[in-house]
Order: sequence, then structure tokens, then C-alpha cells
Amino acid sequence: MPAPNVIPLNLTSLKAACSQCNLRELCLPYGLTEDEVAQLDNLVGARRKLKRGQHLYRAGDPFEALYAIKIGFFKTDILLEDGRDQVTGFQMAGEILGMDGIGTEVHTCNSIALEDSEICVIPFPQLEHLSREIRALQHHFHKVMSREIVRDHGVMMLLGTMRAEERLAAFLLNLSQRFTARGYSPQEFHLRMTREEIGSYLGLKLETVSRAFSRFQEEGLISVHQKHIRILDNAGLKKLLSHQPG
Amino acid sequence: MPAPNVIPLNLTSLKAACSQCNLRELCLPYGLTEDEVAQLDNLVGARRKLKRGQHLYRAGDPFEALYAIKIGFFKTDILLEDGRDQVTGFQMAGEILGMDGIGTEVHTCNSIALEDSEICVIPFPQLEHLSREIRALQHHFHKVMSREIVRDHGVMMLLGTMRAEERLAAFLLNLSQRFTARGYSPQEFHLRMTREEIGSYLGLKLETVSRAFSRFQEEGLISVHQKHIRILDNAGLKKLLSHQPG
DNA sequence: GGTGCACGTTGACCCAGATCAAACGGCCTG
DNA sequence: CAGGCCGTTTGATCTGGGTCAACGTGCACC
Repeated sequence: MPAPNVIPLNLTSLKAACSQCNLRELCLPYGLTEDEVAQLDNLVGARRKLKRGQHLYRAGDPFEALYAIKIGFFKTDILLEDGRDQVTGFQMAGEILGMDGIGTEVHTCNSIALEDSEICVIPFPQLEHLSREIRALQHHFHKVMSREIVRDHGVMMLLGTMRAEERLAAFLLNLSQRFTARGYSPQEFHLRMTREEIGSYLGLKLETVSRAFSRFQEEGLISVHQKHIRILDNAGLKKLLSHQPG
Repeated sequence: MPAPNVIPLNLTSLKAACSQCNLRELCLPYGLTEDEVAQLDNLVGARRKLKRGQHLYRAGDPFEALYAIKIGFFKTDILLEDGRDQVTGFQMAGEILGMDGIGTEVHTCNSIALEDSEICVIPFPQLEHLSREIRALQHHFHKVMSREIVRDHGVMMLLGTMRAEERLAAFLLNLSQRFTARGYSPQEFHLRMTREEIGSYLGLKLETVSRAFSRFQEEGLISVHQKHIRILDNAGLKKLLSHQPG
């Protein structure tokens, strides 16, 4: 590529502006007054674009900032020395990445864009500074972290007690619900991740994920074409979850 | 019982005093100056004693405070409507309980004492207030929450990718390391939980846990008598973890 | 507009861990 | 000190999902 990788652009357009962002209600600015959001605007650094497959950060990178997803879709994963890895989460617009790094000042997982994406950089020392000034920001940030803990407990439950089809049903319902919150259709969506990535997240092999999709389709619960999913029987999927194994 | 359950005692002895506590370096006061710890003393409410089996809080209880374990041992668990449950963690002295409740203002899991225990009540609004004043407290609290997230990722890894014996080895090494940090022997300790609770945490049935213990003993890795564990070959246990399945 | 390759599906077989069952041991209580 | 009970161990058998293998399929890139 002959051009330098920093392309001269209108800088004001690169600067994140929470006050103008349609994700305000899902993201950090939630619950802030206009005045307070303006202060957050000052804090949030440049936006950053990532191509599909690019790392936002890697395990071992020094922790400096949190990242709010403006556009796109990410996964986080952990890689053990012996080669085993596990997807620990999928993140979509309005969600915050990077909180794994606060405790050790080093990131403990990898964050990878699953489609072309755009994130807002939130330098962490400044975030702490501002949340000492703005009570609502402080409290909301604590809520975001707490919810991440609760989400993780849900995944532990899923991995520890659920059967393959229950896991996949839970996964689909969770995606559906999150897409809905972002104004997309609850019934119809496009999976950004491969069967293998779904399997890794759910503690299953890709073949098992594929078979479960086929079974759901046979049973008329969903229709699947490649990565395109349509939920035909929401209640049926939910029923799968609340049923005792056996 | 004829006596009321609030027994008149010297009130100053009931009041928590971080400044006097030998867990300072493991708990919230970590990294604070003497002055700052004194402020924390004012914030931390009464201590509370719990008998073995008693709930510290239940899923659904309104969230009001965090709890620092002064003495004792706890488990947290989640119960689904269909009766399935999962232990999400075991907590020991110096660790903080209750962070699951911040996000929704309601606790999302149960916290139960596995032995007679004593905790310090940290009213959350006051903690947020003080951490707006004391930078080090704010930052340390964020670290504590972040580490909980990272711990949960570790459990997800364990549940998603490890075989039964690897899970148990990881569990024993983790306990050993945490006991060590508290000044107890790394080789020898008493399990506060049943085989069933270990199994629930590790996504295994109690019979599988029992068999894995027996196998470890046959192989000379540990000795087990009831809940008394002695680690004989730490390196051997570690090797179990880094080996590829099959 | 082919063609290569990554991703996905499906089938056959296998095994780790679940399930079912029985017996044991330490402890608490009467 | 007997009896009962909870937690644990151990054995026998079963099975959900893993593993291995072959074959489709759609998209990206010449």
C-alpha cells in the first residue's frame, strides 16, 4: 500500500461524539444529563476503524483504554499455551470492551472484529477521573461491569448444566434479544461468527452446533441458510430451555 | 431459643475496623494511606456473623451493600426455575461478595456460608461516595471487579475446554494458591464444600469428582481423607493442566 | 466465469462422563 | 452405645456429544 496507514480525513468527523450518537441509551452515556454527556465527549478519544479479522487488542497488551463499539461485531477469546482456546463472548454495538484489563493492567484476552467495525476509544485514567466528578457516570460504569459479571455467570450456568440443544437455543434467544434492543428484527438476523466460534463459546464442537441447527430446522423452530437465521417458533425455543434434561 | 437473636455485645468490637484488620492487603483497603483507611473505617458498617448454612443474601434480594469476608468461607450459586443449579464461586477471607447485584439493583445469585463466618458490611452508596473522593479506593475497586470478570473467564475456559481431571486439578491448585496468599499451607487444607458442590462448580457429577480424587490418590498426586486434602505432587497436578486432551 | 478454499453438513463409530445402584463410614442424636 | 443419615466411594451400564471421515456449497479471487 503506497499511502500511509493514517489517512488524512476531516478530524472532527473522526472524533467521537457521544452527544450525537444513537447508541447513547445503550452505552456509557446512559442516564447522563446533556451537560454531562458533553464532558464525556471531551474525554472520548478518536474513533478507530477495524477491518474484519483485525485485533482490537491482544492478550498481553498493556491496558490503557476501554472501547465502546459504535458499529460492528466482535468476539473475545482466550488462548492457552497448549493451543486450546475459548471464545468468551460476542459483543455488538453499544457494548464496552476491555474491562478484562483493568485488574492486571494488561489485557487477558483477545478482541477481534468479526466484521468491519468502528469503536470509540475511552482512555481509562480519564474515565476514572470523570467518574469521580459525575456520580451518574460512575454508577453507570459500575453497573456495566456488574452486568458483565452476571452475564459470565449465565455462561457458566449454560456450560455447566445445559445440554447441547439448550445451549444453542439460549444462544439464539440471547442474540435475538440483543438485536431487538438495537432496533433490528428479533426473528431474523445474520450470524457474524462461524459454527466453530459458536461451538467454542458454547463448549461444543462445530459438528454438534451444525447438527443442532439442522434439528431445530427439522422441528420447525428456526430456518437456517448459511449464516442467515430466522426464528419461527420463539416459544418453542424458550420451552427447550426450561425443560429438565431427560 | 429463648434469647433474642441480637445478643448485646460491646458495640465497638462489632464495628469493623479496616485499619486493624490483617486482611488489609487482600481486601478493599489495599494501597490506601493510613488516612484513607481511616475514612474507609467510617464507611464500613457493622460486622455480621453467619452460621454454617446461613444465607448472606438470596437471588432477588434488593442490592444495598457489598460484603467483605473477614472470617469464613462462602459459596455463591444460581438456581433456575426448573430446579437446576450451579455453584458460581467459592469465596474466602478478604474477598468481596455482592457485586452481582450492582447492575440490576437486585442480587442475582445466592450467597451461603459454608462454615461459621463473619463479614463486614460495605453500604454501596457510601462506597461510591468515598471512591469519588479517594482515587486509590476507586481504582482498587475497579480492579476487584475486573478480576472477578477475569476469574469468570477462567471458569468458562475450564467448563468449555477441560476434561474432568484437568478441571479438578485446576480447582485444587487454585484453592492451594489462595490459601497460600492467606498464610495457610499450600500443601494441606480442608475442603469446606461437599463433592456435590465441587461438581456443580466444575460442571461434573459428584461421582466423577469422587473418582477423580481417587485416581489422583492412586497416582500419588494427592492424599485425600474426607475433606482433608494434602497435595503431594504439585508439579504433577500442573502437568495435567498443560497437556492436550488425547 | 471458472476454480480453490474455507465453511458447513451429514454419517458412522467411540468414549468420557452420566446414570443407576449398592455399600460404606463418620457423625450426630436419642 | 445403637441407630440413622448424610456424604462418599465404587461398580456396572448407558448415552450425548466427540471424533474421524467424506462430501457439499457458496463466495472470493484470479
